[in-house]
Amino acid sequence: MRLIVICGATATGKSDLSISLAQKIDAEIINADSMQLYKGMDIGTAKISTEEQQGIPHHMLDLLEVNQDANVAWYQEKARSVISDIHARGKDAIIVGGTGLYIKAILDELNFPDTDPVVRAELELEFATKGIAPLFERLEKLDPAAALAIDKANSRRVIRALEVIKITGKPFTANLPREESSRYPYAKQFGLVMDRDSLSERISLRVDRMWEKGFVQEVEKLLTAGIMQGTTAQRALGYAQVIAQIEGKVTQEEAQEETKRATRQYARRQETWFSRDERITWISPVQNSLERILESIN
RNA sequence: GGUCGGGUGGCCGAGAGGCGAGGCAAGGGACUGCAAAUCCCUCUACACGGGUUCAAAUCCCGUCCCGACCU
Repeated sequence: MRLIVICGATATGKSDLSISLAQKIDAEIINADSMQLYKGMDIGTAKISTEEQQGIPHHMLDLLEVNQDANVAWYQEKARSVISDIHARGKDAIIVGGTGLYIKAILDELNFPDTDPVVRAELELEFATKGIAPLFERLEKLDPAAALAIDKANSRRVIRALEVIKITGKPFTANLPREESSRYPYAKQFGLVMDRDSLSERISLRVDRMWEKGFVQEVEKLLTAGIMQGTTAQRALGYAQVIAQIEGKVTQEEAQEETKRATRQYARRQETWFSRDERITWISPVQNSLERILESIN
């Protein structure tokens, strides 16, 4: 049974390609996009519609309410069990998405130390009242290697490192595997690349289409569904901007421009992330990408 | 034509004789429980020409451009 990954920056055409491939080899698709996990977030995440799915089974889509929060550890476990199921059915699995950490969490032996809401809350309170300095100093004492690797200003990562140390009683760095170890050595990863200008154009077009398709109405529904009670979903690209538009803080034009800009920046971050993984075979979507993938998996 | 106020890096914007404000954009990078998140780095500018001064984006003179008002 095969495991194929299609990754790359947003708007490079991953979904379309994955459908063609799935049809060709009779595979099932697993979403690896952190925001498409949420129900009701369809237009703004460019989620594939039921018709577009063409009958290909899709997994890891629409699993969470907008007032809940996703996290990697949960995703990792769930996605891996989906892979087992698909393989047990004798079919190939295709992972498709742009959330680098999520894909890595499936493929590699990443073991996420547990989280503790009480410990977390204490650390966050300390950060809110005293700032990052005392927290970072403690990290320097308890785990110099981690302090070296994590930037002082990155409070989120400093807090998590301290949380792990507190819970496990071991340094944060000790919890990280030292070498890349693949859980699915047979997995084949493909990355879609596109030059910046073309990508920028596609993003611009896509964002304009979102508003035409009723992005604002979608967000209005999500506001009712409690998107503001969650922490993650409301920060998704475009959603934050539409919320600002609904609140009258920005005009529609500003919201669209801001969404385009933020999406371009996101695409850059995705490229940076994926470029580190040497296992990825890069292909350009303008060329016969489907043939190229079929060639290398057969 | 006259008076006044301005001309600062791709954009916005402070500084008003002497250590390269800052923000945004752009580019590069980091990344193990919020990851479409969080964070780091880079990008030596003062309209032009003279002058004063040890030192000028900052002062003086002239030129050009922009704006407001006056005729």
